[in-house]
Amino acid sequence: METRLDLVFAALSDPTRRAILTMLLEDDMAVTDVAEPFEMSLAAISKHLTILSRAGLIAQEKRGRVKWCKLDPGALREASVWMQGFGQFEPVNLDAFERFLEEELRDDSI
Amino acid sequence: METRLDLVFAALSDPTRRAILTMLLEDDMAVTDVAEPFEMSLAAISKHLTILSRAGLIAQEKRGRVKWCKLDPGALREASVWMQGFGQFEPVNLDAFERFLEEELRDDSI
DNA sequence: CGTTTATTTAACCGATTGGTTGACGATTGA
DNA sequence: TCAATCGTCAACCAATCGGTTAAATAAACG
Repeated sequence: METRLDLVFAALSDPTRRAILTMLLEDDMAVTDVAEPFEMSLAAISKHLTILSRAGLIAQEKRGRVKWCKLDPGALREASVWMQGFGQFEPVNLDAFERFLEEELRDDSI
Repeated sequence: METRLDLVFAALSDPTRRAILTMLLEDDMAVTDVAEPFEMSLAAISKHLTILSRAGLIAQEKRGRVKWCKLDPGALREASVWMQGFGQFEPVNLDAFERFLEEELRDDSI
């Protein structure tokens, strides 16, 4: 049986999908706009979005012919709680988060 | 380029590996003892441990013919920080963590 | 209406994953 | 010394993954 946690961590293990989540932090986006910065086909991005959606990390809503993608951090909380158990981590450190985002965006060359 | 974050999330996406980490929360263990509760070969567990090790989630030290595995939550912190950015999560909630562990151990039928 | 735009689906590909078995090297202890 | 134990390695397998291209569906536009 594939648990929610399996799906969430598997979804997060791909840098393209993490970059997509980071983009969606800024704003909701249509599929085509999500795909624009990446050097891969729209079909590939569509698959990534399906994976993020099944993991519960994003929600997709179709309005007209456009499908809007929005972040849905609920599933992340589960995974976060799981991880928190493994160390006495400092309270949320947003500065460190910003540094990671910058690094990710640089590395992924998007 | 495969980043640390890729490796950590990929490592966490497998329920067997998460169960191993949970076991190592209790105590350091030899490879054979890690393998004992699982219905799979020692070689398979050895592979899982290699994956956890490469991700930086555990450290392995060989003493004599016994290889000891211990939790190394450093890499988890990185991933945790990354995730924390996506929601205003409550501060560390260890009760919730305990519930997750129970559920995981039940579901994985180890 | 016909065309363009938005997105998914299907078929395919090579690489990776998670497991197996069997052989192997290294260490231990009688 | 010799057998047992600890753990990895190599070869193999089916299933999944991340990507492609081409066709299909659906909505909007002129």
